[in-house]
Amino acid sequence: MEVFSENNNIILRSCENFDLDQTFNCGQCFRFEKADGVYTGVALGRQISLMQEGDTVIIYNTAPEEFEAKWRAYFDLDRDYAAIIRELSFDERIRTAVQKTSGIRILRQDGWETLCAFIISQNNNIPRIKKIIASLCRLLGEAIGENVYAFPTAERICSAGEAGLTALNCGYRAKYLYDAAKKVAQGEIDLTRLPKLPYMEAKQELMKIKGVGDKVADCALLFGLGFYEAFPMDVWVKRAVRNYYGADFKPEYFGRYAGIAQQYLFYYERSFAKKANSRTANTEKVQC
DNA sequence: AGCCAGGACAAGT
DNA sequence: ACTTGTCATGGC
Repeated sequence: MEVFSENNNIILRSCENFDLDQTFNCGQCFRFEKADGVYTGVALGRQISLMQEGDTVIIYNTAPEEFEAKWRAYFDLDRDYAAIIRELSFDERIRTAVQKTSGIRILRQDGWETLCAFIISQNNNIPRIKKIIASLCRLLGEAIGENVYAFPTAERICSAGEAGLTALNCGYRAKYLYDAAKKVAQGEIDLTRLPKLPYMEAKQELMKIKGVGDKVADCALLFGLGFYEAFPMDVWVKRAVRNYYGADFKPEYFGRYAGIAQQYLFYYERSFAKKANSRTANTEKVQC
């Protein structure tokens, strides 16, 4: 990949394993939307727009200093995904999935935002998750532009109180969100310390929060805190690994990048293997 | 109209 | 240690 700066745009040429559609639509983030071929969203306290043509990606209105300070890490651009894919290609199943999903990059999102986003995500659907997060930002986030809001800090959500979150219509998740905000704002949990901990210890820390179980913790660890071995098991991934690898599957099968394998499987299951799966699921139900 | 959604939790075996 | 009902809301 080569990086250029031109008219205050960053231009990334010869990108490998970087596809904006796959990266933004694979279910890891909720604040980017595509319009006229351009993705726009808010991350790391900034609004950015970017588009892709072939293996060229343009990040608009971004100085080289900002690219280096934020977006190089955010888009995980220094990681060799081709090597990771080779390492993960243990079997025909994962190879088939990767054929369709090799453009995914695991975004290094803000840990606090990721934790909240996946607290909201539980037993919920993606369109509504996006709506709730958008209204949370509108309600409590700092205005960083015209009708553009940063993700609110833990302090802001904490001082809003659980009652202050009812406008979100996020149901029983409001008290979970508030508990997370309270524990982080009051320093009971220090998210900045978690990346230095072993995976299981970091996970236990997150699970002290009400409403944070195995899956939500793994999402925060994988998408926001840099733990690539975290393997979120939602209904799709559970079904996939059960069908592909059997009931005794363990994430350790995929090794240190299990989380990335999980994302390939998740996106493949949802986007490409849907019909085949619902057919199997139906016949299984009938037989049972 | 009714099932489902990137689950967690408590209560019951 | 496993299973089951419940939780609040709206997308499709």
